[in-house]
Amino acid sequence: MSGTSDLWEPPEIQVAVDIVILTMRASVFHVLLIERGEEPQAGTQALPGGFLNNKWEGIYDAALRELKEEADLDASGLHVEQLAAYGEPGRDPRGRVLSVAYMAIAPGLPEPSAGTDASDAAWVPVEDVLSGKVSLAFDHRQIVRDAVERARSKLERTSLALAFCGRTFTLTELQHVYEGVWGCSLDPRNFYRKVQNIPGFVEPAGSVRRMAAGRPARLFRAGGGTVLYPPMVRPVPTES
Amino acid sequence: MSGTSDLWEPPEIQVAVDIVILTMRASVFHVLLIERGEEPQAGTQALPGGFLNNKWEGIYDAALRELKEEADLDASGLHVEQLAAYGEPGRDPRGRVLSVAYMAIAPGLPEPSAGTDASDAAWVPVEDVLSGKVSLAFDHRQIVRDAVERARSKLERTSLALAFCGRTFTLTELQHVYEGVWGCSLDPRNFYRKVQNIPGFVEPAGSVRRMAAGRPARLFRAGGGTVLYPPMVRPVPTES
DNA sequence: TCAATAGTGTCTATGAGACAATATAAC
DNA sequence: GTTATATTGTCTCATAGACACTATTGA
Repeated sequence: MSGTSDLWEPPEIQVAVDIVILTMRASVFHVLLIERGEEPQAGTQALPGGFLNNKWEGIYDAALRELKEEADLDASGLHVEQLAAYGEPGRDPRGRVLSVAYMAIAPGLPEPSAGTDASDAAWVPVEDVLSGKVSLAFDHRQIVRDAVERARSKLERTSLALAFCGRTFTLTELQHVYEGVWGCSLDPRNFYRKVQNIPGFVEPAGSVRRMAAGRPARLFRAGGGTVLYPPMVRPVPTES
Repeated sequence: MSGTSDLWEPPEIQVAVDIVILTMRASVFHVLLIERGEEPQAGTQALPGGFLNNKWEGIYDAALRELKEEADLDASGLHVEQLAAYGEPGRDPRGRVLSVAYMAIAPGLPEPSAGTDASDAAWVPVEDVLSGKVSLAFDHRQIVRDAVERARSKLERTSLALAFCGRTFTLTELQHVYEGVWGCSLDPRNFYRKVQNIPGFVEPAGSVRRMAAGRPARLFRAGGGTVLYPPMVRPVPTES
């Protein structure tokens, strides 16, 4: 900081949060998008998010607030972690905005947010966003890409996949999480063996779940561990 | 954003960057720290960094500028990637400051920054920071922890380890990178085989490097690939 | 019965980890 | 020669991946 005057004051910048909410619906990997009601880019799809309410609101708190306001989701029971900051000048036409992106994982099937405050929210297949079939406002597509890559990576070494499931789940359900996020298909029988060989990952919950057809599936619950060893390895290297 | 007045303006916040510069010196994993010359916390060690110069400076650009100003390192040839944003209120006694942290990997042995602008910079063993033997200003210890965990993780599936090496390197040198970052020891003979079995990771550079004693080591260069498959797996699960 | 899904067992190729043995330098 | 480091080879065990087979439900 040499050469700066004693009177120099650091510049101040508007700070926002954006949230990538991921879930599994009918075995398909989805992200929650909002139709923007205001300019700029009114009418296009965007991630839920917004500016800090006031100068002293915590960024994590702001993320939880937006989660509630825009997606009608309660933070408890959701996995929420920070992704990165997106703050290059020019990313927002309104001016200099630095946005801190969060990734949230929602279990089960939170219905597409009924007639609530978040009625213009919709679950969109992640694939449609990555492929460009659905276009997003600002740099939100890149943010989704980063979130998906983060999720793909964490599925290997952490029990993050369980955040996509309810308190109890079947191994087939868990398999669909891995398949949906990784974008590949796995052998159910090998998956079975592999998952149960990782200490602390899942443990039997004692009961079963009846499906429309076929043998009922045993229910499992989280085994308490967060680090998977040995790790689950993706069969095909996914490009970053 | 319902219920907000049309006149409402988003709050503005001071934005800074902090850089975790990692390197390998004499087979020991080091981080670059600066002795703070100004209040608050003058005299304690801290990560190089500082506020944006002006409202329109890019955060990545600011990180590169601080890299040059405070550590006298040139960005070219350095691996620089963003880590995360640290912006909870209360983390900086000066007021509300949001800091975007970057991780930089430096190869070889950039001397501890001679009599330059960055004369109060010093390489400190990462272990001393993690263990608390050296205490850091603000939440910088947490930032270093996060950077180390990021590096440990990326060593598994990407060729990031090569960023710690020069243009050519021996496999023993590469092994020391893995050992230093992961904090474990590896069998040289198995490491040899494993590294060379990963397509696109390393390739022979044709020449050798003579050591003080023993058989000269073959030199290698980067193989061009960035994703490692099969991945290098850590022998012991390191807690986050 | 059949259709459908859950779960077990088995085989084989590959990689991990341990470690003996050899190669090539300085002295 | 000795010492030190690099590199190759070998052995054994565990895991991945392929896939036949059995189990348990609803219709």
